Amino acid sequence: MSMNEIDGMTTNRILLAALKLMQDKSFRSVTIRDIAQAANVSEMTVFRHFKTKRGVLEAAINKYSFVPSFKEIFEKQIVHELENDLHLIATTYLDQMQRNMPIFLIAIQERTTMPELSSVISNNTRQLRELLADYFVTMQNENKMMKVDANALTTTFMATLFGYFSSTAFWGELFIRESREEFVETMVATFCHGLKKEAEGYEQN
Amino acid sequence: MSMNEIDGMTTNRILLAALKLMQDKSFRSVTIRDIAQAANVSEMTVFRHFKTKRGVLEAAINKYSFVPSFKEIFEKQIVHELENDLHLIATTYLDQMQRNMPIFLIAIQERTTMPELSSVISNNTRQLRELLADYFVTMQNENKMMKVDANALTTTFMATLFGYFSSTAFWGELFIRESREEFVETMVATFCHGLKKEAEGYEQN
DNA sequence: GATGATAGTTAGTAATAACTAACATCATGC
DNA sequence: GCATGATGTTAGTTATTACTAACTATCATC
Repeated sequence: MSMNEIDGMTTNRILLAALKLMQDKSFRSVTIRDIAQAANVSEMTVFRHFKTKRGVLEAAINKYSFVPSFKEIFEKQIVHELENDLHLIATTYLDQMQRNMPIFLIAIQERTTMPELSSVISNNTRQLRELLADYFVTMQNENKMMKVDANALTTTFMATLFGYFSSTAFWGELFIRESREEFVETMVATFCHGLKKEAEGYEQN
Repeated sequence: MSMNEIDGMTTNRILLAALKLMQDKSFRSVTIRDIAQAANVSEMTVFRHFKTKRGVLEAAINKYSFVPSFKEIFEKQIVHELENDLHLIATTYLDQMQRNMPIFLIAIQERTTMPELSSVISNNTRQLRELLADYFVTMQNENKMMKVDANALTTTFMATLFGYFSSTAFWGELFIRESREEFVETMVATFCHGLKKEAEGYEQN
């Protein structure tokens, strides 16, 4: 049993350094030298651990990508009250994407050279998409929301979340200054109540 | 007056080839050889026209980026009817981004190495943002929509548009299959009318 | 048919970067 | 104290690629 490399500490430093560098520059632009310096090891150590540069990325993806089961998360917490539920769904999705942010950014940059990488995002998104569409249908059947095309609506809702996430992932607060909580609050309110003053609508605030 | 290189045809083929290649791979990964082959000229021709690889990109950005005046476009067409106007605004924004799509994709990939590139997107977005916020305030004053925080609302609206655009720019129809027209239709309807069945709401469709 | 502008060809330079090999160091546990 | 395993160091190989230089070929215009 080796006392060196306890818990793969070195391995881990390398992977984290690689992720951090590759989310900003492209895979191609990040050199082993960069990674080694950032992880405070020698280049040889990187090669010894991962054989190739590509191997570093693959190991990092495997270790640091998360595809949770939205189903399980929601099953217990959905209360069939529109605002409550949408708030939960939005927050959970953004949480999830935040955790996968490095992989997301790399996947975008390498989307033509390593299309497999998109599968993490793809799986998360598709999973939530289906759940959300089902949820809307259920709510419509329970007569708790308007009967509009559930699929189209799901797309709009997801697009809004994706827009917020990706804008902040790319540019921080350059375009969107609202915090995640503020944003979710506003978007859920908007989706639920709409903007138009109908014949005799109620007034918010 | 030379009859060769009429209208900068060669120059143009090179620029278009460069844009096309660089939206998929990173600036770093695209070689002059790639560009020359794609443009069907020799490498030397590329260097003669643009001196450096970076020069190619800069020329391409200058020639193929558009920052229109949303103000002018809207001044004539806004009719102060919520659904109509939002439809126009959404369509115009998506149009604009579509025209700038190559620059958008490159700007994202090079956002840390050439942050200036983001200014095209930045200018377009900021411009529309302000206009939209003003528009909401006006509509609220005219009592034609609910009195919610105009800025927060603007963020949500822009996020939705940005989400649709970027998802399709990155992955085509992988996540969003709806056409631009279908999407705008749904999102405007959602924003205007909301989803919840209020005490005695009306029914859509 | 000479001129000048544009493009192609070929050869070369210099820098970068992935990856290999061989040897040195150093701490841990026995 | 010695074996072991992880890491560092140094030197080198090979491929790629931006960019230069010098020469050639083509072709429209005069």
